[in-house]
Amino acid sequence: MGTSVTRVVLREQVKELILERILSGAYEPGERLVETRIASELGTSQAPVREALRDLELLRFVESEPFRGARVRAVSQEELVEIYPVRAALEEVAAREAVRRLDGDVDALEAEVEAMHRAADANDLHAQVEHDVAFHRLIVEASGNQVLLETWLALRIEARTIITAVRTGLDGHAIAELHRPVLDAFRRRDAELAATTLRRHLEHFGEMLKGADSP
Amino acid sequence: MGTSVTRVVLREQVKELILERILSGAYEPGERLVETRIASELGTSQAPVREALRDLELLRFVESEPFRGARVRAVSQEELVEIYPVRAALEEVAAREAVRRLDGDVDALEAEVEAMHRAADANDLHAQVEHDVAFHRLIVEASGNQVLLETWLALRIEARTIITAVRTGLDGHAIAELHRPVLDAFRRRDAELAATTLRRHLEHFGEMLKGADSP
DNA sequence: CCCAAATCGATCATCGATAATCGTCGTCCC
DNA sequence: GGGACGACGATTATCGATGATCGATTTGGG
Repeated sequence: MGTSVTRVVLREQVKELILERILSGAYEPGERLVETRIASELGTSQAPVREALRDLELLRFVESEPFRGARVRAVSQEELVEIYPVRAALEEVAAREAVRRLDGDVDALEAEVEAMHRAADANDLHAQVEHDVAFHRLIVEASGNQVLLETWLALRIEARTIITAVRTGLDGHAIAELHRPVLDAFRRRDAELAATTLRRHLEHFGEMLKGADSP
Repeated sequence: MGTSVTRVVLREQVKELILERILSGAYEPGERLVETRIASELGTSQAPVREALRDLELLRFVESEPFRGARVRAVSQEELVEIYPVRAALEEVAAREAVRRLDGDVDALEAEVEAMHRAADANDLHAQVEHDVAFHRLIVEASGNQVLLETWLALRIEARTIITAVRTGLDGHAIAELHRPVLDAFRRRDAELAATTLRRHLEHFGEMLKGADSP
């Protein structure tokens, strides 16, 4: 078998591995994921693989039918676009509440914007996306609404933002600067302005993605 | 009774059974759900029970830790309240789009409101909630945004609305009538009015729940 | 030659058993 | 008396094997 650094739960290791392969494209959209084949390849039994696939199905990364197995779910252009109105609605609500709770304390937010710039300098797309997502996540977390956070997390933003970034082909510094008006609104403790600005920020990305080339 | 048809996959039957017991209170919040015990009780092996519990965990009805098993997740008052801003945001977006797509065709929506009244006459709380949820679901479906629909469904409204209805102790006819302004806005094809009315409708419920007695 | 039923191989769903892990409780040493 | 340690029971995580179901292929009849 492969690397035998036995972490805690085998299922989790398998899940991470499969997810990594899906996101990297090693497993292509539509490709079948045969439980027994993956199991023997990893040197485990069918059970952990099966559980990992089930998790990934509920996370919307694979889809499966009874007795017909699992396959990699294709993420359509349409779906990427459809996320933005949902994000916009959720984050608008989050922002309004977060402004009150943060009360002008924007250090963490500012740090993410600066980290975005550094990542752009280094041409590190992965880091760029990571800090972009972190910026938005900070706001949703600061809302203090646990359900809101869980709902937002369920959108799996981090996994899809990379695709978006690639498809729109925007400059890293430009993306980072787009966060500045949101930051300013938070600093000025203007809840309505922050909510509106953030919503527009997201709708803006949605529009750009809509205009981008379909794969 | 919903479980009249013998479904094909055992896991699904087990899942439905456990869910029913959780919602009915047969399994109390915090109670441990021992895989082997449930399995022997149902006459199956551990595997289907295990998979059912895993599904329910990702649906937020149970929580579990590695090697420590699963237990029924407690739904706090706070969480019930927190749902409403999220619903309000999602359904506001949905309504705006749904008005355009429905283009004044409100027959289905009207049917649900009438069904709510009939259920209220019959004192059938279950049916009441079912049609209430159906009304809102029709709107979200009509938005045409698949991601929005999935996000909304992930909130498991149907399961929690029953609790809300009980805790607020509102009259069935009153609840049904609260849907009328939304219906009218859809009939008049006024997207902004529909969106705003629906958001207020939901915020109104959230407020009432906040004022209700904690369990 | 074409269509439908029977068959086959591949794969999933489930099973029963085993290994791994946790919390508990008694014991020992101080 | 108290705290650390280790064996024990309970339960989960994983395994290997078996039954069930699907899609494709073959076979037989028209």
